[in-house]
Amino acid sequence: MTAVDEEYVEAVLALVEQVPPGRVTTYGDLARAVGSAGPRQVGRVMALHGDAVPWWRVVHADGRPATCHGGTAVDRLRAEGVAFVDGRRVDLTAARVG
DNA sequence: AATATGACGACTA
DNA sequence: GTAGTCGCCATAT
Repeated sequence: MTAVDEEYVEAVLALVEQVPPGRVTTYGDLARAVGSAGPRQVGRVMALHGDAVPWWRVVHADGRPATCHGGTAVDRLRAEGVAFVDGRRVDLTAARVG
């Protein structure tokens, strides 16, 4: 299982799709949820198949949204009512799925 | 086979 | 709070 298996991809995408609006999850959280590889591979899955899921609800462990799409993620998150800290970091304390 | 890179995370200065 | 570094695993060259 060196390459990104469909099974792994489906597992990650399924979890992301289960994240409701106004909530977020982290790469590391997803990586532990699937119990395989590492947070980087989760990011790889997003880069490859993230176009099929609300990728903007997947943020870093620090609460910062994905660095891609030039900051489009922040706008989407704010529009969904995600709690922000300092106006640019997601309040994981409240928005993180648990 | 070796090196560099990445939609990451954690640690240290 | 910011910057630098290392560790992690898979991919590209």
